[in-house]
Amino acid sequence: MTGGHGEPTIRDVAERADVSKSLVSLVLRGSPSVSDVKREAVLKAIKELGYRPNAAARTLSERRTRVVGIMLDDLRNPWYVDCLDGLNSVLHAGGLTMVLGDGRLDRRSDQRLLHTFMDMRVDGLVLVGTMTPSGAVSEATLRLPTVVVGSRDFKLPRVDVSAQDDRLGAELAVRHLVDLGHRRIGHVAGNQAAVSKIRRRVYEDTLRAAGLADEIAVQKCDLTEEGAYTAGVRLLRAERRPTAVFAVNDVACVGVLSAAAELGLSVPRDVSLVGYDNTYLSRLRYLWLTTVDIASHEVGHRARELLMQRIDDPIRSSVEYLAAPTLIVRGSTAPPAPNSRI
Amino acid sequence: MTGGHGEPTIRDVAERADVSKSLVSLVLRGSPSVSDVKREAVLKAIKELGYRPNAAARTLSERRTRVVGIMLDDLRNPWYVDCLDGLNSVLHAGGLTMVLGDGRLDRRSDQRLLHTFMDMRVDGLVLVGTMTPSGAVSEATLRLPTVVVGSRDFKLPRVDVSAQDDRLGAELAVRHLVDLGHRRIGHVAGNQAAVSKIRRRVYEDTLRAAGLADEIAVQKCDLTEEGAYTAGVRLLRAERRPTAVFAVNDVACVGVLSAAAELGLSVPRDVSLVGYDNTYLSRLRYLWLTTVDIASHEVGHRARELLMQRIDDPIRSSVEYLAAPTLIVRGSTAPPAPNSRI
DNA sequence: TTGAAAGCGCTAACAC
DNA sequence: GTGTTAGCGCTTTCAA
Repeated sequence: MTGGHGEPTIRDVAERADVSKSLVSLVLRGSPSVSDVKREAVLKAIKELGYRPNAAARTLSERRTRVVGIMLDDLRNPWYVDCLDGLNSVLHAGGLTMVLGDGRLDRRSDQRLLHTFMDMRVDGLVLVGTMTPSGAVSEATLRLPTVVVGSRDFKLPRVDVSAQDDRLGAELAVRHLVDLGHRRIGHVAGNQAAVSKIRRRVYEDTLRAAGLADEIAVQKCDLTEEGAYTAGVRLLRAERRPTAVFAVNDVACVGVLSAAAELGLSVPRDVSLVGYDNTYLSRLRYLWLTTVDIASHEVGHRARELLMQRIDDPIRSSVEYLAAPTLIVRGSTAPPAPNSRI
Repeated sequence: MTGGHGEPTIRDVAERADVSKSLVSLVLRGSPSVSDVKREAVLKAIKELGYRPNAAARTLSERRTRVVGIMLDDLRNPWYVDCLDGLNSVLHAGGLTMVLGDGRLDRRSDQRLLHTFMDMRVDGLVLVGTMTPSGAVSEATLRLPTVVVGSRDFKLPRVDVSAQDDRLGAELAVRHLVDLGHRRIGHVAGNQAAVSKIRRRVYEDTLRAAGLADEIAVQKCDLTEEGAYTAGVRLLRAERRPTAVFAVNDVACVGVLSAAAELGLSVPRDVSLVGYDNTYLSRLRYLWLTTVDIASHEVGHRARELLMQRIDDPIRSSVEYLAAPTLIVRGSTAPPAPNSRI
């Protein structure tokens, strides 16, 4: 050791192994042009010293961090976990590490998190979830290769999008109900986010296409279970009670499930329910909701590809990739009961 | 601009504002000893250039990052969200930012994540969840001020722990059932983690203390809903069927709920259920489980205090802080039905 | 109050 | 193959 104080540096390693700094650096990055003897010596010194390279120093000279920043919309809404999984596994292969931050664990902290990422000079940025493109966000996308996952609200010049096809998914859901023989099909809709709007529009279009324009019945909610419960009660208390409900997502679907229970309606006997996202909520066997799987893993995987490409070529034009969702039929849907047919 | 290439540096700012680098640096950290004129000039230049300080360079000379690394046990298990919330809000106040990583989004990647944090030279480390102290973990705790949140499996020399009191919580849960008049109270237990063991032991002790030693009935599970379902079925199919079940956590409790439903048992009429954690699962009105609230916010808050103290004084001896959990009575518990009393 | 200069720990030419 | 050297962008004495 030189100073004896603080963490060991590449210098200490070099001294101990009796080589030069650059030789150590070469070993560190696995250069082939190092003799085995020296390499061993260096490795030994590294181990003995418990040396760990200083990322800041490396970043400074290499001008890259090998870190990608992931900004999450809301940690409480776990639909994205599979997607991160798809992202992370392949990121590893590319030698990248991801660090996450929750954009609004504390409101307006998305700005702060974004600044942290920018200051860190992360190699890339992944925005996960339905976030509105605030000033801070667009500023960040201007400086960092960025891909958006899940949201459809972004139309930013150099920003790619990886998501799933809501049109297809919503149609799958509604058609499933129509095909089962339902006619009075209600919808619990979401907020202003593009995905909510698309799902709602497709719901309406699909009913129309099936000649059921008169049966369209929509209640909005705030995407919480509680809000969806209220919306569900309104829907199911109507004079012409729907025999089926398509909910904008799984959480909302559980809210509607509560509403049905509250009103003494049995699912799926009295009312069929379809959710969206195939979150683990819908997979709970106690709920066992028919839902739309959003191919999260593929979406995450694709996000990584888009990000790598954008890092390579920051100025290429935006790409939007939509994975194909699939219908998952579970226990919350069935044909309408004979007596409710008319 | 000097080079015209790459991001603007402090040098560019200095040039543009016609001052020296160090003056800019002073402004950056809000030093009072700068004339207003120059300060304005610098601020103006910063804004015009879109300058952002390079964290790597700053870290290198300041020898601190103002970042704390949070390693999550499992992103899928959302009990910690509130706790991060408690952590994050106060971290902000201290000028710290947190970055998260999931330890095992990919197995053995906890080592990788930890290395990333070490290489980043984060100011502190927070380990959230029931993770076993692997070699990589203890190595990391040796170098980084560390606090563990939620787990009770750590007895590492310089590592603090913030958690809740499982003894108290489990006793609250079991006593609640006893007080309701239940005698045959089963338990769906967890894995090898200390918290699981404690909860189980307290369950047994409490039954004994109530003179119900003969009624002790335990089934283990793997902490998934599916596993708990199986355990629940075994428990509820027993000759002397329990009239109440204490589950090791909310997820397990939902599994038992499924088991009850499967066996045609009504909750809480035929069987009462208590979970643990007060996750949003138990708060879903469709489930509405009686459970134990683990004071997550306080735990998170306290974790931050412990961390700050340890950063200040890295060699003080370990501190363990246990928050007091509380019982949340919801809809899954009731007195036993008269006919099942004996 | 401001500026000059010496690092922080590492990588990357470039010599040898 | 291996060592030398000049930065990377910032903070921080120390003078002025």
